[in-house]
Amino acid sequence: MATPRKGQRVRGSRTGRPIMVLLDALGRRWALRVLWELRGAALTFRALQAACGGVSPSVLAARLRELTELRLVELGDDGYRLTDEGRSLEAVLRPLDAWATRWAR
Amino acid sequence: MATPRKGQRVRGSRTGRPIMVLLDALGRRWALRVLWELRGAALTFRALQAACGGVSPSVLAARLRELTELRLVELGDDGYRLTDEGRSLEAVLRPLDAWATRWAR
DNA sequence: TAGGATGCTACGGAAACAGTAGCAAGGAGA
DNA sequence: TCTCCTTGCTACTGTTTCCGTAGCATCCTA
Repeated sequence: MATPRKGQRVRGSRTGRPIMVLLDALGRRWALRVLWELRGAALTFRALQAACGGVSPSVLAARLRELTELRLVELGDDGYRLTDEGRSLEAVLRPLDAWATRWAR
Repeated sequence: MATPRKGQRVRGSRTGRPIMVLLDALGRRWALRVLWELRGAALTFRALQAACGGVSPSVLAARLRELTELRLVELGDDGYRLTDEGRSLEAVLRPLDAWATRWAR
């Protein structure tokens, strides 16, 4: 499947509104989880795979390709890490953890 | 596929940590979008389907079943709407819109 | 009682995902 | 140089999920 792009049509929206592009990208399997696992230090492909409970490398590679194209993730010397934009998104998503904990009660 | 449940193992996690359950649930197709479209008034099944760009009814029904079981969504007299818990989650997700707008520049 | 809207299921084909195997490149050590 | 290990990642097969259309059962209204 094609990578969702800013300003382009995505599933369920012909407008290309940024929020729709984002919801499409984050709604793919392992996308949220990858961002979540990269919230700390950089992780190699294999470390990231392990952190995600052994997700298959084909899917992980696909997600990383998409997230990289969206400039949320990049591959550095010590593995994959969030870009500055990725970090700012992660900051928005961070309250999910606390929310989920309250929710579980 | 089985509905993710609090305190139960989900894809990629044997711990059942709430955040993992949440990431699994939100990472399914149309899940985030449904929550997003229900941020305002209640919507009937068909209205929700239209709001989501014509998503197929089988998938929509599946997502609604899951979100209902997670007590994030409920079916009232005037259609589907967020529960109180669903609203509190939506409040956490709301900054995504502003983030996406900045991101698009 | 005929129409319309409702929620939702059935079904067949297409796409995404899972799981395993393994390749090519690079670095370290002998 | 020759192993040996780790790296990122692709190939392949089988399963699951999703899409798209059709249509059913129920309720409400005219």
